[in-house]
Amino acid sequence: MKGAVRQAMTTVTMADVGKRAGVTARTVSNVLSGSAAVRPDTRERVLRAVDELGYRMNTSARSLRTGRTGTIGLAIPDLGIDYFSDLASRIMVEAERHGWAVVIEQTGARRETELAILSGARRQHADGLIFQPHALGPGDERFLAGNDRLVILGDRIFHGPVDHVGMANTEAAALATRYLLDRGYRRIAVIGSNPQVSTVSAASLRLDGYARELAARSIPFRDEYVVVAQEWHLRNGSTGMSQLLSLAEPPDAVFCFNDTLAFGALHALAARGLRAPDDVAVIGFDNVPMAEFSVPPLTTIEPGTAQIAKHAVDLLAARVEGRATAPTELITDCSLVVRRSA
Amino acid sequence: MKGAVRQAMTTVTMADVGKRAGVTARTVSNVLSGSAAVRPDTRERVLRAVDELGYRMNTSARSLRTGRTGTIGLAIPDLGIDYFSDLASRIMVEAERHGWAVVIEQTGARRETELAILSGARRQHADGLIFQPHALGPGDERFLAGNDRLVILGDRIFHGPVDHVGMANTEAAALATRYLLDRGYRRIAVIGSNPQVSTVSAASLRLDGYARELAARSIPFRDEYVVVAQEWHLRNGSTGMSQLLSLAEPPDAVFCFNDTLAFGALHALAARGLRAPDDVAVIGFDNVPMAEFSVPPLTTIEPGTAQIAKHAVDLLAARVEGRATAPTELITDCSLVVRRSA
DNA sequence: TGCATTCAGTTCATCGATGAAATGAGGTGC
DNA sequence: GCACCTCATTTCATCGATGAACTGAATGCA
Repeated sequence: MKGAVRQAMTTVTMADVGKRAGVTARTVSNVLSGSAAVRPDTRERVLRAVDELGYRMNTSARSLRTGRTGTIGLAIPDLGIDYFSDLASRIMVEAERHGWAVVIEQTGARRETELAILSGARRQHADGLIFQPHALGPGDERFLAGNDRLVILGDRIFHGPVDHVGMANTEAAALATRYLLDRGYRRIAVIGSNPQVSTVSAASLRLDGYARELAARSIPFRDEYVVVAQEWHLRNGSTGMSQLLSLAEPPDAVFCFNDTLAFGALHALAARGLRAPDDVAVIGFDNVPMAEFSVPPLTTIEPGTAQIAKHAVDLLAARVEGRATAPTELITDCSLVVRRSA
Repeated sequence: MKGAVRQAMTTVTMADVGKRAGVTARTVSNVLSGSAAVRPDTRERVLRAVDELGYRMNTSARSLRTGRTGTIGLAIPDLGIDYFSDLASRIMVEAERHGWAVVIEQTGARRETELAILSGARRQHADGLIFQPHALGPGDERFLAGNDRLVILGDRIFHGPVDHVGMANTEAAALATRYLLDRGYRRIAVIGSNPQVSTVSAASLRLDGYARELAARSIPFRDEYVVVAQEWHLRNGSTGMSQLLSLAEPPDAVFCFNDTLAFGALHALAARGLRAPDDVAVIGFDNVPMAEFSVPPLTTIEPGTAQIAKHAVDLLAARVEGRATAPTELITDCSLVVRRSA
């Protein structure tokens, strides 16, 4: 790096490096990629020239030739949701193990944006795509056309032949509900339902698990205990809880469909001088890092985020390298992490 | 999109599309880029062919030819810190307005990784780079060589000629400290100091502002009230607060150098049955979305994150498009957002 | 009518790195 | 001493889209 000379406007190419080192561009390529044998002294001359000229490889050229970009796309609804920033962070770490950089796209959970992603209109010609859809659903399979090298995350929206990494949403929701029932809570509400999305979405499946468990104990399903939240943001959790508290018969426990909603709910409780779990128990879903440090610490579902990230990237790698054959479906196990809020 | 035909293994090129539409590749290019006039019927034939063949442009080829990749890099310490995921999210939105996709790199605040980023070893040949360094400092200017089209965020670590977007760290810290002093607190501690990083780092500047304000009121600076935290994570905030509470004379207020530390601190307080601000006041820095919803809601410094994101991207755009001349430095104003924790 | 201009499209070279195949120097074996 | 092989390096074509320059036809205008 020392003695690095600034090449003004000119781009330095392998040919330039070669000229300086007394070899051809091809030999420079061999040195840098390590793909062929090079005499030690030649290697050293080349590396010195690289240094002196401040050479940087043109990845576009390499990609054009090799057909690999060294980049994968990651399309998620919103980096502002703890779960997704956590997931993205983990996926980036896994991707790096495969030598991939990650281009993140926020869909905002908008259908049109999700379609644009799939159509490739927005996609930087990447080696593959990891995609967590939200607004798409069954019946949209046709938009998969042309998307091999795709891993779907989260909702199993497509029945088509695609790799998929998901979680046991219904079972996990049932687990959370059962826990509350076992602790004696009987007026259990949920926050995060969303009738506008498909029946195989996380929102619907978690509601199913909740309903199933209530039914198993012959506890009536009360519509006023199901709070709709189009977005699973802090604010929705807060207003959702407020709404529940203003009911004639408020719930004694609330199952929030993600941790972010739960934090919002805890906030609304505290704002009224109420406490979890004494006044209202609160349980979340995702076990994001903050869950351990909220006030009170949040009882929540651990969905195996680390596993999901690893599986998704490995699956994509298998697909890209042609190792994969039939579409694979991986469902991580969820577990309950008991803390203080319920 | 209907009738999309899956081309098996072959890549579809503009030439293929052209053949089907009865024109040359160049005309296809004209249609898709809109760079030259094309007769309506020709345009339509081409678009139909694009659809039927499921054509997707090869961005590597385009980039090689045009010298633009349509991608910028964003290097930040850790997406797991609320401030950075918030910042990243905003930067991505701004970047999209300029037609850029964003490749995020997590440096983990490691010096070697930060150097690798600057050297371009890890960088995907991008149109530009927005870089928030943490471990680098004055004296590392030489590593800037070869990095035009770079915007430095946060710490003004380099004295070299680089675009920089920062915040008024010292003044903001003084503002927070002054607020606490005005409210009558006298035993004010801080969490987040880091002697290992440079004197122009956020950690050092915020400590300066704190010390300056104490001095202005002739209040002694007590070493035991300065808690070191290499990382500004939840856990560090929590252990930092625990450490302070176990002092013979615990502080009556704590200024945390970011909100994440503050949330950790609030957690540690609550775990001991103590409350903010009654037992110990807590003030943060960053005004992340969660600050409004924590228990209690966090009094904190608003650093103008939205401005920072916008400025950074605009500045980079100016640089890339050659509109920029002299290196620019932009410092956003910070303000205090008073909530309940202090 | 005649010359300039515009329009729609084409031709050709090129961006920079790499796969495939060729070259040439040196070494080995018989 | 000659065929044969290995190793290091070179030559050449190519990936797919686009800038620049060009062609031929249609249009405008004096």
